[in-house]
Amino acid sequence: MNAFTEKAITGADKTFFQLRSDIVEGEIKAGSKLSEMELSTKYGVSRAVVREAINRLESCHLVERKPNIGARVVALTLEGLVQLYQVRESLEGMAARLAAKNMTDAEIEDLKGLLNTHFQEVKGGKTYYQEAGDVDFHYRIIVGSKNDHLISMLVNGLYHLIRMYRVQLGMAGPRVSTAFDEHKNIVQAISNRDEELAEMLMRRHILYSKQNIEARLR
Amino acid sequence: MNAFTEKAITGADKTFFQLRSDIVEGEIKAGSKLSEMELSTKYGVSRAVVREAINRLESCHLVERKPNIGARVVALTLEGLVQLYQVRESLEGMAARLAAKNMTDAEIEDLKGLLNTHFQEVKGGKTYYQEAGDVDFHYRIIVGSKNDHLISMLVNGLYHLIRMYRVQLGMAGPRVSTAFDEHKNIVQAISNRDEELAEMLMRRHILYSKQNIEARLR
DNA sequence: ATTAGTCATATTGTCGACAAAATAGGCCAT
DNA sequence: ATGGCCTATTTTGTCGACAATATGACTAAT
Repeated sequence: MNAFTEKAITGADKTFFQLRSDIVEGEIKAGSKLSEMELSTKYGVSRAVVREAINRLESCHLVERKPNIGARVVALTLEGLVQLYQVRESLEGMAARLAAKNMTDAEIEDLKGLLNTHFQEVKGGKTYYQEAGDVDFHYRIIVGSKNDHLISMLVNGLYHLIRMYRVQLGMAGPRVSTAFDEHKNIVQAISNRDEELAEMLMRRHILYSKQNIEARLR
Repeated sequence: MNAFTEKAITGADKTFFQLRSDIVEGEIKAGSKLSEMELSTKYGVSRAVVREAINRLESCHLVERKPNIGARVVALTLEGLVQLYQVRESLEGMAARLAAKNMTDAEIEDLKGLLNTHFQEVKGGKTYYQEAGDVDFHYRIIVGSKNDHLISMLVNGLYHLIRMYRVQLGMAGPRVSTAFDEHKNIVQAISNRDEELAEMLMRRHILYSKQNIEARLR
C-alpha cells in the first residue's frame, strides 16, 4: 500500500463522475429525463450501477427522483439560483469565520501566494481567473474551516450545482478586478484572525456575486 | 388521485426509515458495522434495497461507507457535535432571516399560536417541551424560509443527526424556560420583519444551546 | 516470538432476470 | 370530437447468483 491512502475506485464511482460531468457541462440537458436502461447501454454497465450513480446525483441535488417514475436533471431557474446563493452566503460566511480561527499560519501563507499568482495572471491580461482561480480560492477557505460537515456540503453538494449554473447560463468571468480586491480583503481578515470581519466580507462578496448575476439575467 | 399528492412508498423507503430510526434511537449502536447480508435477512428484503437504504443514510451523514469494505454508523464525538452546531448556527440563522422575509402573515400567526401552546404546557409543569416542541419550532422557521436547499439540508440532512446526538448522549430537556424566551424573541423579530435581528437571535440561540451542551459534556 | 506469505472464508460490487408500476395507444360510449 | 376505460408496452423496483475484493487463519522462515 502506498504512503498516502488511496481510495478504491468502483465502477459506480466512474459512472457517477461521468454522469455528473455530462450534466454539469450541459452534455445532458437540464430538465431532461434520465433513463436507466439507456444510460446502462450508453456507459456499458449494468442498471444497478447506473441506479447507484443516479442516487448519488440526487444527493448532490443535481437530479430529482420520483418513485416508479424516474429521475430528471434539475431545471435551472433564476429562483433556484437565488436560493443557491442564499445558502452559499450562509455556509461560506461561516467557512470564512472558521478559517480565520482554524487555518494554520502556513496555510494562510499559501493562500496569500495563490492570490499573488492570480494577481500576476490578471495583470497579464488573462481572463482565466474567474473559472479555476475563483473556485480554488473559495475551495481553500472551505477546507481551511476544518469543519467536515461544511466541507462535505459545499464541495460534494453545492459546488457542482453552482458550476452547472455558471456553465449553462454562460456567466464566465465578469467582475474580475473588483472580485480580486474582495478576495484580498478576505484573506487579510483571515490573516488577522478577525473572525467576524472574515465572515462579513465573505458574505458580502457572495452577495455581490449574486446581485451581479441577477442583474445580468433580467 | 387524491387532493393532496401522495408519494408512492417503495420498499427501499421503508427500510431506509426503519434503519434511520434504529440508528438515531441507538438500537443500532454508533460506530457499529452495517452488514448488508445481515440487515437483508433481518428486514426480510433483498440486499439491493438494503444497499439503497445505506446509500441514503450516507447522504444524511448517518453512516460512512468505504468501497469494498462496508458501511459503519458514524461515531459520536464532542468534536463532531461542535462542528454540527457550527453548521446549524449558520444555516438556521439564514433560515430565520429568510423566514422574516418570506413567511406569510398567517404563518407567523400560526407560529405565535404554537408558542402559546408551548407556554401553557411549560407553565403546567410539562418537561415535554424540549423534545417535540423545540423541534417543531425550528422546523416551522426552516420551512418558512421557503428555500428548498435550506429545507432539504436541515430537514433531510442534519436534524436526524442532531437528534441522534441528543438521544444517545442523553441530553433531553434542559434550558427550558430560557430557551422559551429566546424563541419568543425570535418570533417577535420575524413578526416585525426584522431580518437582521431574526438571524442574529437565532444564531445566538443555537450558540447558547451548543455551549450548554458542551458544558454538560466536559 | 515475530513477520511475511498463502490460502480459505466472508463481504461487497456487479450483473441479468423477473415483478410491479406507470405510460401510451386504441376502443367505446356519449 | 371528447372523455373515460382497457390493454400493450415501457420503465422502474426487487431479487438471487456470480465476480472481485477484503478479512482472517494458518504456515513457514528468520
